[in-house]
Amino acid sequence: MKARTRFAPSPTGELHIGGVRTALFSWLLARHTGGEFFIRIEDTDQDRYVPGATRRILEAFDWLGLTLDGGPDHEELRSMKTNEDYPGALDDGEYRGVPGPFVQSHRLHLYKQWAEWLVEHGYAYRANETPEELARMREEAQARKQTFVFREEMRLRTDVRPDEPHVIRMRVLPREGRTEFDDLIRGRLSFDNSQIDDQVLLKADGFPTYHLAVVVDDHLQGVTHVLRGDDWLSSAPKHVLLYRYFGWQEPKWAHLPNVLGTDGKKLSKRHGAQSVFEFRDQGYIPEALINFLALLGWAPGGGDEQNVFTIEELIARFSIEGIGSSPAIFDYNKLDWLNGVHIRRLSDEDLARRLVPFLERAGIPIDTAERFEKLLRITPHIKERIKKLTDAAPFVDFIFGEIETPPPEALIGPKMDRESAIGALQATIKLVRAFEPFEDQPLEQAMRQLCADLGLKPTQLFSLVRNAVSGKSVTPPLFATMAVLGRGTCLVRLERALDRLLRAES
RNA sequence: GCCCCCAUCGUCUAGUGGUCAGGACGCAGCCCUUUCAAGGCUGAAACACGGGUUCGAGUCCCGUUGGGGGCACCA
Repeated sequence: MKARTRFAPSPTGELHIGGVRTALFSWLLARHTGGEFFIRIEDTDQDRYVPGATRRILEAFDWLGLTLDGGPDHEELRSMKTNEDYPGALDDGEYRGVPGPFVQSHRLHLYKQWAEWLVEHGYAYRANETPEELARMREEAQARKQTFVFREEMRLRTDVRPDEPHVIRMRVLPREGRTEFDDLIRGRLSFDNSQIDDQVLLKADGFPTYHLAVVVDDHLQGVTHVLRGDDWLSSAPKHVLLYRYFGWQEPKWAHLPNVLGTDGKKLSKRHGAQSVFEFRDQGYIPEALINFLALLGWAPGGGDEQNVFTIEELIARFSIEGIGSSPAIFDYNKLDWLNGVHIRRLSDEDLARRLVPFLERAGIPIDTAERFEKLLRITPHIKERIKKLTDAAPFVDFIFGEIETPPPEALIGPKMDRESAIGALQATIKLVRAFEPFEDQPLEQAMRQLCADLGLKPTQLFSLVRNAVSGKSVTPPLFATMAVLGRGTCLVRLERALDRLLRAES
């Protein structure tokens, strides 16, 4: 069955990592079944609306590589500053049959129309209690230790005219009994109707609440599977009831378990990165983030113990049956590991390109073809040494900039003295000055021979040279590094180190 | 308070009545090794508790405990 799914964020801020997981599962389902996936912007709360948030959400999807088949996916839309800029004219059916608009504030007439339909058919009624009055009623209910559930007979004014400000509330019917439905992840669910509120569907400002808007839109837009966070579970019966009132076919429901922070509480700021862009800026790559998020609540099952997946493999393997029902804790350790794994799978060229902005941010501009060439040459050697793109800078900074000549202590290796260090350095300089070809392997061979000649262990000679040439004790493999550095730079640094040693007190 | 959901190593999980309860991250040790990594091998580490059902329960049922979510003219 081809699934048509959607992700329906409200433009109130940055795309949260938990939201990305929900979107990913919906996206995977659509891709796995050869169906369609689109984004719908739920901007029905005028107070919480953040201009530009829609653009940021779209950018996040671009970065993640989650492609869209319908909804705002055009250049014009990506560049829109506010949802008011949304060009509804693009809704001409070119989105593979998913009808727009895809921004709810542009669909107000539809919600109004269907809310009125419910009133006409006895499934909803008008009310105009003020927020203050409702708050009072709530307090009273609480004083009696009861759950507050609004009912028609609780209205303070029953003569609400259509032309005065009012809301439209759904009538929960029947009053007794239970509302049941199936959830793909939880199985059969059952809620007591007496506990379901006569929810406001259309607000006094003419905007719908979420409950009306999702149902109307999901139906009109042909959504087959509603994947959403666990937190919607308790309002699901309201939506089920609405589908039944309208006589529309229910979509399949799938309420995903929450993603929790390390302390088992809902993921929030204090747990570290939260928005997609924070992860991106911290050096995570989308391949890893997607792999990690997929594994958070989903497993291939069937005895398959694979952990590392490409996006294509995920599409091929994904199924709703593989989604677990218990909440998952976000494990940054595993994310780091996966990020390293996926970095190692990148081609040198690709990795080098992705590294550029991070190096520039670290004060290492890669602004010439020559510098990029150097980066490209060292990239295979740092590939397996970094977990995040931000880890690269300390491995390459000495290649692109000046270094401080290390102090004698750093040059004289274990079980060596000043004299032997000086001798070793002089011999190395002599070798480096004339050696051909100045490349990784040959250089290593020659230097190993030098070790033997000098009666030094590789560790002793190499760490001395490493320090002299890079100014640090941890670097990518020494000879590849020297080759990239170039004979000239190596000589200058070796000589400065020698000079430093010669001047040191003995 | 009421309603709903959840429960296997520290974490992500496999398991669909009979398994030495498997894998992955992390952790420890060993190997490899010019540093740091990566890689390989080994190890420690779990069925929340109590009742049932059954010849036999991690697997089915009930309860307890614990955790999470919801109870808006917010999504």
